[in-house]
Amino acid sequence: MKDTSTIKWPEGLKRTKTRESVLSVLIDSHSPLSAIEIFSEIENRGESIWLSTVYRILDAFVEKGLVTKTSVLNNEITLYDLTHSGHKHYAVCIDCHKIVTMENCPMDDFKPKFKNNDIEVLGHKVEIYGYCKDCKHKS
Amino acid sequence: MKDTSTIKWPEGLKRTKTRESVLSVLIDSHSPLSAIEIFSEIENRGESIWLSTVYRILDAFVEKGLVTKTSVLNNEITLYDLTHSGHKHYAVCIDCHKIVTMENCPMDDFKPKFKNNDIEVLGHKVEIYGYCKDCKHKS
DNA sequence: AGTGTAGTTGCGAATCAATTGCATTTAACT
DNA sequence: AGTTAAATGCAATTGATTCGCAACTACACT
Repeated sequence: MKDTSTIKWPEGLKRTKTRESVLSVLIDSHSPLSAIEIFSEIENRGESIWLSTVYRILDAFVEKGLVTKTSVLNNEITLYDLTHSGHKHYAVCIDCHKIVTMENCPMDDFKPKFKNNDIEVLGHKVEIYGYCKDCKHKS
Repeated sequence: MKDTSTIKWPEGLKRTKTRESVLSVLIDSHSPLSAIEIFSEIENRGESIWLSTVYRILDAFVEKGLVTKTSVLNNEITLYDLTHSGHKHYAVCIDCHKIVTMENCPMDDFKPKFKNNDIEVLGHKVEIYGYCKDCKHKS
C-alpha cells in the first residue's frame, strides 16, 4: 500500500485501515475512479473492504474536501478523485469512458448571463464529450 | 391538454395518447422536468400513465432529438426538456433546485486543451451552481 | 370499413448504484 | 488498560431506471 503520509490527514477522521486503503488507491490513480473501481482495486491488493464502507469513506473525504466527486455522461458514471489545488474539468470518451483532463477552463474569463434571476454563483462544472483517439476509428 | 400540433411529430413514432400527454406537459413547462414530475402532471390532469411508459417515451423522444436529457447536481437530478434550437446551459440552485437558463455559453469562443491525447469533441455541457435569490437569504 | 402487424403500453418484476440500521469492533484520549 | 465515540461488517432497503411479456392500438393495405 502506497504511503499516504504525503497527504495531510483530515481533522476529525480516525486513521483507519480501510480509509488508508481508499486514500492510497486514489493517490496511485492517475485519473478519477468510481466507487466500485476503488473497491475492486482494494480487493485486488488482497485487502478486504465492503462497498458500503467505500461509499461512506468517500462521503467523509468529500465532506472534508480531500476528495472531489464528479459525475459525467448524464448520470451514467460517478467518479471520485483527490481534490486538486486548481479545479479541473474532464473530457469523456462516449465509447470507452476514458477520462482526459482539460488543461484550461472556459469559465476563466466568462461571465454567465441570466435573464432576470440573479444567481449567487458558487461554482461550475464543464464536461466535454466525444471520442478519444482509440475509439475514433472503430468500426 | 395543450395542442401538440405546433411541434413536428418525429417520424417513425406512432402518435399515441400517452405520447401526446408527455409532449404536452413538456410544451407547457417553462423549464426542464424530471420523469416523475412529468408522470405526476399527467396524473394530475386526470389521465392515466405508467412511470415506466414515461421513461420509454422520453427515451424515444430523446433518440429522435425532440427532447434533450440533462442531469445536474452530481447525479441527483435528471431532467428532460424540449430540444431548443440553440443549445442551452443551466444554473441550478443548490437549495431549492430551481433551474435558471443561461443566456450565453462559455464555449462559444473557447478551445479546450488536452495534454497529449486528442479528443474528437462532439459536444459539451456546462453547469453553474449556487443559490437563487430566494434561497440566498435563508437562515 | 375490416384486417394484419409492428410498434406501444400496462403491469410487475428486476436491476443497479447508493444508503441505512444495527451489532460489533477499533482508534484515540485519559 | 479502560472508556467511548466513531467506524466498519454485514444485510436489508431504497429509489431511479430498465426489462419481459402479454394485451392492445395506430396505421397501412386491402
